[in-house]
Amino acid sequence: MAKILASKNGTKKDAITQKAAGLFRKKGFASTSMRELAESIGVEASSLYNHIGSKNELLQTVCFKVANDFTVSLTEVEKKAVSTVTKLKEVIGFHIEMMLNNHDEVYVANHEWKQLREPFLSNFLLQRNSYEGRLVEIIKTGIKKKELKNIHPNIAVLTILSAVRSVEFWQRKKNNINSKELESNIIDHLINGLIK
Amino acid sequence: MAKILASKNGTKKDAITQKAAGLFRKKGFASTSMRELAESIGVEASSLYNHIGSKNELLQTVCFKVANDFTVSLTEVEKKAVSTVTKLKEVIGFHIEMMLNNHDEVYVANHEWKQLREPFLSNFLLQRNSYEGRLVEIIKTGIKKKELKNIHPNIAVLTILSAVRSVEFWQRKKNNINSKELESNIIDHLINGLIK
DNA sequence: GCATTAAACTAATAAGTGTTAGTTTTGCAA
DNA sequence: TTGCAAAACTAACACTTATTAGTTTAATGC
Repeated sequence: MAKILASKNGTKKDAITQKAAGLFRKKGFASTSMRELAESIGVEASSLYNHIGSKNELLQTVCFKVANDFTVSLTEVEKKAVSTVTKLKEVIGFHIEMMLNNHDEVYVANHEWKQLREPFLSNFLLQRNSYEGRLVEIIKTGIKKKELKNIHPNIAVLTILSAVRSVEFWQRKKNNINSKELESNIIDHLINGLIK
Repeated sequence: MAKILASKNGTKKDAITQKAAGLFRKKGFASTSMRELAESIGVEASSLYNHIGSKNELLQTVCFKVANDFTVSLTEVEKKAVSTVTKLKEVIGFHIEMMLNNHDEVYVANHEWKQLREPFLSNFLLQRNSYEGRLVEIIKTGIKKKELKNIHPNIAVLTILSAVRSVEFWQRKKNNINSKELESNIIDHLINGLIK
């Protein structure tokens, strides 16, 4: 009869969601059972339902929290009066730091969104398409301003968004590598491939 | 009582494996049931077991086929008497073409390997670590020969291996984009970020 | 036509799934 | 100390899971 201890400054629901994100990342959403999740907390499976609505709701919470964080950050960057290159650097930097600081959640949003149910699935994809579209616009502006080479903007965006996921692998290797070094290497690699 | 039609130049097991790869990609390994797989073929689930050993064996077949293809290709590239840059371009090109021509299989190997059971899981990771290590060596050579900037080789390798996965997204968008254009854009982006 | 074999079928098993109902315990406020 | 609500518990439901056993059908070689 252990109690679910609420994480600092968070509800018990938050504590469950956090544990769930960890398990979903390690084992995958479908391969994680509510009994496993409950056990990792030290409670019976049915007790979880005093705090959450359903297993799928946990996934929704994780995915949309992440999606929202990225959207908000991008909006901030768009507002700034800086060069395209600076904007891109900030976006890439934010992705890398999100993956370093919210590893489980970002990983789950990246890998398990397929398991979302409608209408959440469509909603999630819509939000991501919008995000990508706004990045494409930034790059188009950069080309127009001759800051960037005349590359295909859509390809560049997807290349960048894929490349930043390399941080996932560094987590896997329990890297003792310096975070800042990691970040600056990736940014340089991706930006130097774009600028004139 | 429909029969499993063997795909051209392949056994019935191959036909099942191919269908399985498609479903595993679309829905994930754990979320795909043998009944679904059977139905997609037009047969009862138990009938599959006349041809295959287990559900997990299907995943093993897919993952190790892909891993082997990459290993063989890399060995070929290593043998060639060409510059580091050319070698890297060929490796990147091979990744992109594999994803275009064997979309389901490569996707499954990239996303569902976690569901492999021991000892296959360890084996798979070993093979991938070895692959990454050999790419690191190529880059180290390129730095020594002053073909490449003095970047961190491990970071560069993971950035490249992540970036090539952007091809996944193009499949998702049923792109009408030219394959060659896609390939050359990605190669340029990644290589230009590395060379002096 | 007959024997053999490949490969389908039906039926069942044992385990695991998310989730609900109903009950008991716990901790706090009055 | 009592009353109440939060949150734990046990037990069960209704399915679904991969897989096996045993049987029947279809195709092949002689």
